Amino acid sequence: MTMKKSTPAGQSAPPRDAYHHGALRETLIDATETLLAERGVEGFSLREVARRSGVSPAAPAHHFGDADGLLAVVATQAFDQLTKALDAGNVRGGSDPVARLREQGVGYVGFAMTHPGRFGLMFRSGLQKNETLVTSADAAFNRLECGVRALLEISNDAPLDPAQWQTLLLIWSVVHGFAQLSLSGQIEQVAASGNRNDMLRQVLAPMLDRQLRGLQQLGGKPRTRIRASASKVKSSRVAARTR
Amino acid sequence: MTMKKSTPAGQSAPPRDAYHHGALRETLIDATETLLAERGVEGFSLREVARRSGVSPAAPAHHFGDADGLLAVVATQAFDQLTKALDAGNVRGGSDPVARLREQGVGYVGFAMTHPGRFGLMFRSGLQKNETLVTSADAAFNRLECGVRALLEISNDAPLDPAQWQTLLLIWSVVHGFAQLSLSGQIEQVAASGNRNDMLRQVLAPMLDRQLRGLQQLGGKPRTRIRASASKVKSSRVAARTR
DNA sequence: GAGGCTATTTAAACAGTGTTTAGATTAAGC
DNA sequence: GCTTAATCTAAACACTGTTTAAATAGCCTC
Repeated sequence: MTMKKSTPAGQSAPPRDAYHHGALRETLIDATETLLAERGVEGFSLREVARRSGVSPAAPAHHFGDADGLLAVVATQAFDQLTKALDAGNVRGGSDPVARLREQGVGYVGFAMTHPGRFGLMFRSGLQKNETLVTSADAAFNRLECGVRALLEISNDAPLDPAQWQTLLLIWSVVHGFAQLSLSGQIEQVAASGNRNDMLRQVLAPMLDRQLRGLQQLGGKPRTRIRASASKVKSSRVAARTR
Repeated sequence: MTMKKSTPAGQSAPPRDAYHHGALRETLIDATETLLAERGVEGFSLREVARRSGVSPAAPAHHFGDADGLLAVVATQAFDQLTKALDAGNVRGGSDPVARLREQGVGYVGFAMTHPGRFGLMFRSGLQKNETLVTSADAAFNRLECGVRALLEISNDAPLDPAQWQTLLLIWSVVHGFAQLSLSGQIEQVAASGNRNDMLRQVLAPMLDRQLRGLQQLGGKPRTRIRASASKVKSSRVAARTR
């Protein structure tokens, strides 16, 4: 029996006859994602993932070294998926920069609500960060930055002054905080709703709209009424180790 | 030897001669808090807590039933401490409502940075919520609501219209998101700083100031330029099951 | 095709975890 | 002083992640 067992790699294929799996790496990743979806971050277990992949508990070690190694890879993919969600929101917004950024925000929170397990993993405190993960994370946040630049009419190569940087940080914090509060069940309206996307639009979208129009009104050009201490903020980048 | 063993209850007292501990409940809670401070949420272990309290692994079960039961109690206390931090910020802000709310925000994020383990526990996804925990959590968020009411000049008994409610939700999301992003190491400036409180003031405070003045300018009275869909939002309360 | 090499995977064991059970010990009530 | 209820221990169970040596399969060279 020397034929290469071409496992469909379709989520689960426990009845395996070949000694070598063939596509174990991808299978383990897929199993991890479904397990995260089913039980959340807390419910993850390396042994359960191995079990579902029809493989011994020690098998993942060879591909990922560690449980943390596997989770890091899954988190990296999750950041890439978040980036896609932000891009989709961006085109959904049409031509108005306010609508584009608003829909990016809806995309951000929508991703968190649709994939709570992945989202919880991405911002887990114990998450092991490596080069590729940081790169993927930066890519996602860069989308928000571009959205803010468009809103404030800042060219893509111009550095952000402190006030503009604060605006970016503010938007990011808002959507992230809203997502987190929704997920932890603090915002009753969102948590108790079965129809999440609609509810999300009714609650989050007007909030962002209101907010973004206000920011746009303030404008991108440095104003004089900013507190003096603001100018002391170093204009370093957001989580930008590699970029 | 029938004298009551008066354990100092000062954090750790492993060499215990009496069969009954006397104040095991409090000792376990204290041990949990120090363990959270040392190793974060992920590093918590019921057995380790029992070990540090000089007691068998099964002892906590009698007082808290469960590991989750113990964590729920600790989380409840943490919410009470957060409330204190918000109150302290409120008085620190002086007479200006903007400064008061800004300092509340600084207090919120400052609490998260000072006690990452507690904060991580409070908003953990797997956290078991009971009546008292929800009450304590509501109390904390109520402080923010009062701050926003003062800023928008809304009396304490008047219900919030959708736009005002959005403002409250926005503030809450901002400070919570900023805290979370800082803790997960996404905001380099804050993460890489040894002197957290100063850095916090340089980054967060101007951001909030700018933001809050803008909101204050928009005012609390319902404006006409709000999108029509906003009026469809039910004016239910924020995480207000009990209140 | 046969042999050797390397990449995978298993089996077994270890240390650690949370929880349950039966029993021992102490404190408190009458 | 005896009974009763509250605490706590000891031991066991079913898990978990990780490490070790060994076994298997695929591949490359001859």
